[in-house]
Amino acid sequence: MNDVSHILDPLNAVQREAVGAPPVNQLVLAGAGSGKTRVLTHRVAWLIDVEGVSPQSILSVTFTNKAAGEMRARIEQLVRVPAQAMWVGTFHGIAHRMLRMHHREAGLPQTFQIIDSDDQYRFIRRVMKNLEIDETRWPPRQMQWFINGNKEEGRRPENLSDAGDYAREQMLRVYRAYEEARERAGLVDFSELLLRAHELVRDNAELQAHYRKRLRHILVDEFQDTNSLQYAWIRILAGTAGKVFVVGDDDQSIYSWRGARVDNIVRFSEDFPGVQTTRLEQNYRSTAAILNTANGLIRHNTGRMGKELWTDGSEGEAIDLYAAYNEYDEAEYVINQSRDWIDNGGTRSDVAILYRSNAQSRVLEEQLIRADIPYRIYGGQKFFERSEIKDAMAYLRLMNSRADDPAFERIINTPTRGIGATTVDKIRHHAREQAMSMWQAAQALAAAGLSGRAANAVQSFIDLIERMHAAAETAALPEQTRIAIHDSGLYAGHEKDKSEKAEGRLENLDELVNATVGFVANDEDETMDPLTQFLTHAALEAGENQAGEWDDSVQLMTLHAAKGLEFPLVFMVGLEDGLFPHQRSIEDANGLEEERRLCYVGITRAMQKLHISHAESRRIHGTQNICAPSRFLRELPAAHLREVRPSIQSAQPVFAPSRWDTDETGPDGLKLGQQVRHGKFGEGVVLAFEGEGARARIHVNFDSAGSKWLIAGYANLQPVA
DNA sequence: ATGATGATATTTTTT
DNA sequence: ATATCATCAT
Repeated sequence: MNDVSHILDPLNAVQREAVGAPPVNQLVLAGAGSGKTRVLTHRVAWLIDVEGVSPQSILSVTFTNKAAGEMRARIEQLVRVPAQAMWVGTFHGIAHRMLRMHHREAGLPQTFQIIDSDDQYRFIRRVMKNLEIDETRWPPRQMQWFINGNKEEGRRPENLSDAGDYAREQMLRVYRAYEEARERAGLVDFSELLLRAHELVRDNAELQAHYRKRLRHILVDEFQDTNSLQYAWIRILAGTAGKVFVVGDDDQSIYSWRGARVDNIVRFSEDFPGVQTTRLEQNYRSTAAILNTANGLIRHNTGRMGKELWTDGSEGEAIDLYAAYNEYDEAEYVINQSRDWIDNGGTRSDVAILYRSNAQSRVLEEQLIRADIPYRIYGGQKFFERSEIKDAMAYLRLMNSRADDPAFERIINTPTRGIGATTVDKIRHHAREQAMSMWQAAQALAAAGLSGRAANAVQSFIDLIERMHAAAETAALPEQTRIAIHDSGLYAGHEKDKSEKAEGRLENLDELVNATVGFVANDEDETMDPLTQFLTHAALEAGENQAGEWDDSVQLMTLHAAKGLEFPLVFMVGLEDGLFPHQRSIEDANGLEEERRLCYVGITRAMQKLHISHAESRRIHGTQNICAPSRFLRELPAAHLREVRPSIQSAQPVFAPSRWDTDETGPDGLKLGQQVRHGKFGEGVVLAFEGEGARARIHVNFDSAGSKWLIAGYANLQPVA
């Protein structure tokens, strides 16, 4: 008998039950902080070390590269045999791998490239231009949504009909034309990776048999986030003999808006035979006060699988609920509390500020800068998504494949070289008419069909790319990249620009060369040359949001971005109806429940202490709003809440009518909550009055100057409409 | 080709 | 308030 103590000892009874089960289909409902990753990794270790399963027979899928990386690292640490042969990766990564290996069977050119959503968006716009479809009537975003939505439901254009609906007919036209052009250019978008991989194992009996025989064990993380296509793919791969182990939490399903199907959890038990279900409810992250608050909130959702988080740890501090006057007051509160935490020996990186929408970060940032507290925003643009990087990559792509139309169109006039929209239009039309690539069309038109000036410009662009290709052909990747950046004139173009932004762009371009130096291509990979490997890496793993800068700083992020993370001290701000739950989700019940789950996710990020705040007044899209406290606040069990009043004066409890509802009138006929302008301090909001007559004072919170008490007689406040 | 002007929208985001 | 984007004038 193998020694299994290293696998089972660190687990509780329920976790053990899941990890040590015989090979059956399993559904693990894992609450927040219940050790879900641990169960997943230990299960893999169990299969390999105890059940004697070959690492080759295991497929473990996640959604993000980060999660996949962590999973592999933890498994390899645990397991006693080499496990490199095991397939661990994202859905897209694994799908890509299969398509490379079987590009012939999948009907793809060996050199196919991956385009990201931004490339796809541009591509769709281009296709619409060709079809002469009015962008203002048919937003390309909607077209993109339509196309990806259908792909992720497994539907090709031929599976769809317009049903006599004009709008649908237009969308279908675009879908068809897009597919045709994409196919011709040898490109694959993100949904296409999944759809192709699905069709590959669905329609190719030989490969289906091969993978069913090989992949005996499939494990899926964050199962509540799978879409229909991912579900179908797993099902085909598993067949009847494969064993599937899925881990998820229906209460943390917050991505239905991008195609995730929570009900896949329910379907799983119906579609797979003999599913053993386990509930992980013991939480190792948060205090009892925090967990009970979360439990109390999520109980208001219907149709749950049902879970209650518990801990054998201590009750902990109550949740502080702060009613701020406005967003500035709210930020001030957050900063004061954070300071206390840090002054009492905590570190800044213990602290997270979570908000519903990105726009809310601005005020917080301003105040953090003013308070001299370093912070870091989680999320934002990634390295390989920056436009200058995408330009450089487009040069590499075009050098690599002349048929890459999106790359061609991106850089034909970047940097500007006298090829205007008219010329590009002509090329695009010619390409369409002759069913050729834009590159071929450009060659044809440069020879005949363009005015002298345009023809010259196009011809020199063609010569440039050919020259670059020749120079780079035998070079190593870093040199190829250097050529793409410098010989193209990209670098020089930004150098001419003396702005601060351009400086950052140059740095990024230099960094791109560095990235290629640091990029270790897999020599043994026969399916891709190093350049293709790098391009794929860039598309599939767009890299870190922010370079380095992991020093000790307060963490700011949206609630969505916070999923999967934990922090000793958490602030959840902006709990106001219309903001959170967001206005657009309030009308429909499903939307509201998803917002509630999002709130649940936020609460369960906190380990030791949670602060929740809402503002009574907030500027949204430029206009001042009076905000009602979030309905979620009323759903939090009062037993663990402590209402914190603003120190200055009488705030009213959350559940009482807003204090702006009074019609108390102060000096000069000003009202509470009114927007006023001051000669020196600018605009602000009236917070309070004090005293009468000549000594009357008015408390105003100015947008930029902060809050001040002014003497009514001298202030000369002007009401703002 | 570039810059000014005005219209428009403005939740969440990975691959 | 702010950013993005199309359009138009230079």
